[in-house]
Amino acid sequence: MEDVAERADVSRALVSLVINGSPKVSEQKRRRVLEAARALGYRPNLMARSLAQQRTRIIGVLVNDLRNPFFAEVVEGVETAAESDEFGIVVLNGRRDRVRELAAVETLVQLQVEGLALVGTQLDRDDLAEVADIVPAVMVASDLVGSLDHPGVDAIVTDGRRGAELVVEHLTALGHERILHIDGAGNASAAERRQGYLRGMEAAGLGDLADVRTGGDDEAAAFAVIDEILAEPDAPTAIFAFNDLLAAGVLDRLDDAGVSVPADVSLVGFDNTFIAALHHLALTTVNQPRLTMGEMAVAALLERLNGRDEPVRHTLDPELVVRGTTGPPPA
Amino acid sequence: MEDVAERADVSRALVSLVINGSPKVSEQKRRRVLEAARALGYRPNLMARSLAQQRTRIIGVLVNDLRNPFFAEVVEGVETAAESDEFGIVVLNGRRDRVRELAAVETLVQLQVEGLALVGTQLDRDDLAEVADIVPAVMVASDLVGSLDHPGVDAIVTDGRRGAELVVEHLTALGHERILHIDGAGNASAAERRQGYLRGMEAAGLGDLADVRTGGDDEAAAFAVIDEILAEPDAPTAIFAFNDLLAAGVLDRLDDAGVSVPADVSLVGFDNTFIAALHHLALTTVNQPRLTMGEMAVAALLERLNGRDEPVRHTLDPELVVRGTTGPPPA
DNA sequence: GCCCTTGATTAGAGCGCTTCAACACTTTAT
DNA sequence: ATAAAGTGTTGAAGCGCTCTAATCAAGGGC
Repeated sequence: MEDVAERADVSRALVSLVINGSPKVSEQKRRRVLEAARALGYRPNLMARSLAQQRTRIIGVLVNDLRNPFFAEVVEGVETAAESDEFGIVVLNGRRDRVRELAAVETLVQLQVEGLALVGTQLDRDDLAEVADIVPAVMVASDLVGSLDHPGVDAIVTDGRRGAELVVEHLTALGHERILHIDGAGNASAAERRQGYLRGMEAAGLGDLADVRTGGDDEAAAFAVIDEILAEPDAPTAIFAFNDLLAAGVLDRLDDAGVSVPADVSLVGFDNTFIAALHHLALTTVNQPRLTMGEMAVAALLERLNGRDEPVRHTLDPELVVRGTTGPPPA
Repeated sequence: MEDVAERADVSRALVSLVINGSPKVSEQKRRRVLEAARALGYRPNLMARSLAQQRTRIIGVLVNDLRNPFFAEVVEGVETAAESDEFGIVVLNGRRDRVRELAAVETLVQLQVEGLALVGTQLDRDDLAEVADIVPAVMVASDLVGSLDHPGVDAIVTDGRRGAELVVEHLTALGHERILHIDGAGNASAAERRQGYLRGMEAAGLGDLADVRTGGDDEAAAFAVIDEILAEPDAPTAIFAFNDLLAAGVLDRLDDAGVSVPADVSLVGFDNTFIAALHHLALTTVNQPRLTMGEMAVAALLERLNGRDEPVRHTLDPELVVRGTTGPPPA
């Protein structure tokens, strides 16, 4: 910057003004400065700028698992919104490891991000308590485990309970009774969907047929469970998997076992990722408005930055998407 | 930091030493400082630290498209390697937009990243020329368009030409002759695979049957092309799609049209994403060692940081993965 | 011709940290 | 006892930038 100033024969301060597009610079000097900057290949140092400005205009995004297209799309929503508000984003990947998530949050805070978007993370109230006093945080697509709100944490979620109920309603309407749920194990959204499932079964008068198995949030998690189920008597006529990825694993395994879907057993996922939409899977699933969620997250953060200090919680409506993996139970 | 120093009754400098784990601090003071830091909830400011240290220990990662699981996995490789070398990473998403990519590179440079991993980007030599003088860069899974090496840019690629040849060899061995290629349009790897395809066709003596159509790198890109093809006489008996995502789109569209795979037409993808592995698709494809590629990218950057200054180009071997979408042509 | 305003420019302090050189204080060798 | 060498600690400069307050130049109003 010094060099640019010298070459343009102005002060360092003026260079700063030009770079930041201040209106109170004469056209002549502006030109001179820009010229010099180009000639020298000058690039402002974002770190220095942030230090001096005491703000970074960066939103930190922590994602539970980048491999899951669902999260990737939420991130795109965040990105789009951030971009249009002149914020940058920094994405960190928790890779489904809570410890890594914790470390990532710490990194982001130290990076002085101005807001924290936690996408599908498994962090709980205590993990965030300290952090939320420093920087506004919003949880997206997963809620605070333990669910006692922290006043500094907003949430943008799709109603997983309702989503699960929709699934059960759909299946019972088709005539299913032995509906089994393979849950998301430790995943942050698992509990909610599990509850919705149980409530749905109760509501349908199938409370005593409710059966929840521990699954996970990727394809591999399905294998053991399916093997187990198939070895049992009274196999379910419908399976509601925690998410699309898990459902894809279920489908694979059922396929291996020669069980046909939906003729022998119906299958439902959750998230409505593009995978579910592939015709060869044609997975019945529950849609979450991913992009909107990401955008709302940014909106919530910006509101915080503009002074709001009561927590906000937006619960979006899930939507059942019926495709080809559900049908009436076998006769 | 000032506060911590005061509370521990030491100088600011000593606090810095403790925070950075310097060995030349007495156990007593170290304890005092850590205690004070905890009590005050002190968090070092990474921006300030980087400014002072003149290094960030951050590797910038620019991804062509986070939605493509292939890239997401490469990023995980980068992440893993960076982590074990005590580097942080910052991920930016180009969303298949070259202009956005350009802007992202600029942001990363200004962020003072110590290395640049460009995953599947479409940037060309000129885009990088200036940047590569400032910070070491490595292209992963895509090569410099225009291909004149820049001395500051390394590359970690899978041999797309060879991969495409493998595909053609596989198909011709099955008896196919009218093999059509739907390419990746503007995607950085498109040209290479196209060449491989053409060369493969030549080698098989099918040069005059070679037929390349413009596609893209996601499912949607397939629709128009497939409709077009199906409307023509002499439909191909095999289709080689630019990547798995595109292949998935092809599969969908063929399905819509009642064309069965592989009975009527064989289909091959590229990348071996988890999507290809789903039994219901069982897509024959070409594997690229994603994680390894990511790790090698970091290794290359670190070598640069340790003084290497000749460019390096690692070309990994592709591997044909035969699954269920390829078979002999219809009689 | 003097004072005020307005607009353009700049000096300099400060952002939160690291690090070097200097400084005390011990310890060991002489 | 004294010099030399080592330990631990600190003051202060500096990283690259921003931004406030001060300065300067040029009109305008009287």
